[in-house]
Amino acid sequence: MATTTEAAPTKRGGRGARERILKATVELFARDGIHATGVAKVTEVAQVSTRTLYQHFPSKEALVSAYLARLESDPNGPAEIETVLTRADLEPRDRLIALFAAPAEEALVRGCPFHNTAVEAAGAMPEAAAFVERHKRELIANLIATAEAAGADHPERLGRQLAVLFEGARALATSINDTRPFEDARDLAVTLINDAIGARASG
Amino acid sequence: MATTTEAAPTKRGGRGARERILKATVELFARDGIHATGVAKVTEVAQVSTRTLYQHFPSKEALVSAYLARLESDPNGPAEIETVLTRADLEPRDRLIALFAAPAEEALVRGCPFHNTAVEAAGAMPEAAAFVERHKRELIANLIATAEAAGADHPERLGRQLAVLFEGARALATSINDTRPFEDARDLAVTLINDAIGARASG
DNA sequence: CACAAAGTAAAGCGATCGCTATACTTGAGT
DNA sequence: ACTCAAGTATAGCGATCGCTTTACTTTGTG
Repeated sequence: MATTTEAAPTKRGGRGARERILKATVELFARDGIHATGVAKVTEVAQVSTRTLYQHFPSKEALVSAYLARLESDPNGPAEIETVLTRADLEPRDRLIALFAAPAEEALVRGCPFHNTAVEAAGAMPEAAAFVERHKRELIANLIATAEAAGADHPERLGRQLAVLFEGARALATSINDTRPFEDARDLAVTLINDAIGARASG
Repeated sequence: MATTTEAAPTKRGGRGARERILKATVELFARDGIHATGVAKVTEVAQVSTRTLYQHFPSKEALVSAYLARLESDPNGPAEIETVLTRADLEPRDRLIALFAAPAEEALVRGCPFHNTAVEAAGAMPEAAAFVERHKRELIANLIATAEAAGADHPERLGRQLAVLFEGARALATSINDTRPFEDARDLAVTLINDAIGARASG
């Protein structure tokens, strides 16, 4: 045709645009941060046009919310470790302890993506902040429930303390770029869990 | 004169520009985040011209490093709580426990500014990341030293565990927008400290 | 009183930000 | 086959980013 075109070698990604966009956000937002990642970078990695991105997500803020939801539901994503609490093949006690397994070096780099989002959101992006708050409160609730299932003496207290330890391990490991805090947290967690369960068994 | 000028009503801040700039960074970077704060906002709050800012600090990244140094040396800034470890009027044991006093609501909002900077720095700004790493390692060392001064049984272990607890309390409190994690962390810290000191007294 | 240091105002650099608009192409389902 | 949603490419919007530049003014001190 006369309408040019030796063009059209690219073709981009094809149909599943939404999925590729979400995959790209998980890769980029978690690794580089939200403010540091422009939407152009997202479209580039997702092999998607700008228009398509904005047809699926009305704004970057909406994209951030979708990113958080994906993080939560993706069992292979950066938040994967938290899913051990739901593994039926482990005893409740072992689930609690498995949470403190030191992550691989590269997964360590950026700590908890939910907390990081809350930090980056600061005042702006209240929806994201609310999402993170709900997620963390559910994590605490899951820890308490698992502590109870493990037969702990004071499950609420144990669950809350384990939550603090877990958050602390991730945060400190990130700041000092060292997995050591996970070992320290796990050692203390094991002691707390044994004491709580042992106290009941012997009481 | 023909050179206009009914101007010059403003005059800005006057001499101590560097000081005002640093004060502004502490206020803005800590509250809103680094990426979210443009240099124009800093100059506005500091009542300083753009030129002056860049005469004192060659780049925004240099400004971030100076901000971290100021945080560390300012006993009234957002990192103030960590200075309790150096208070000579308190017993070592009480210094360790005072660390876990719940902060005021408004100070809670954004967690630890050092950790936040590490998160925002991500890959970029390696100088800032190194600064944070050093700061946190010194915090751990101070905790260990204070634990030793308190007569703890295994001061290294106690110091490391308290560091994890402290980081966890700040991080989790920020994410769920609630000071409760500080209470949980303090309760556990008190137990750990009493056990470590009691073990020695009775052993 | 002169002078250097420290400051000011304001225009503008190129780049990137989040986002929109116009126009065209593809591909799966009926 | 036809249709139409889903996709493409690309130019550009106004705003802001970090940063530079030019030209001028204040202020403390020798």
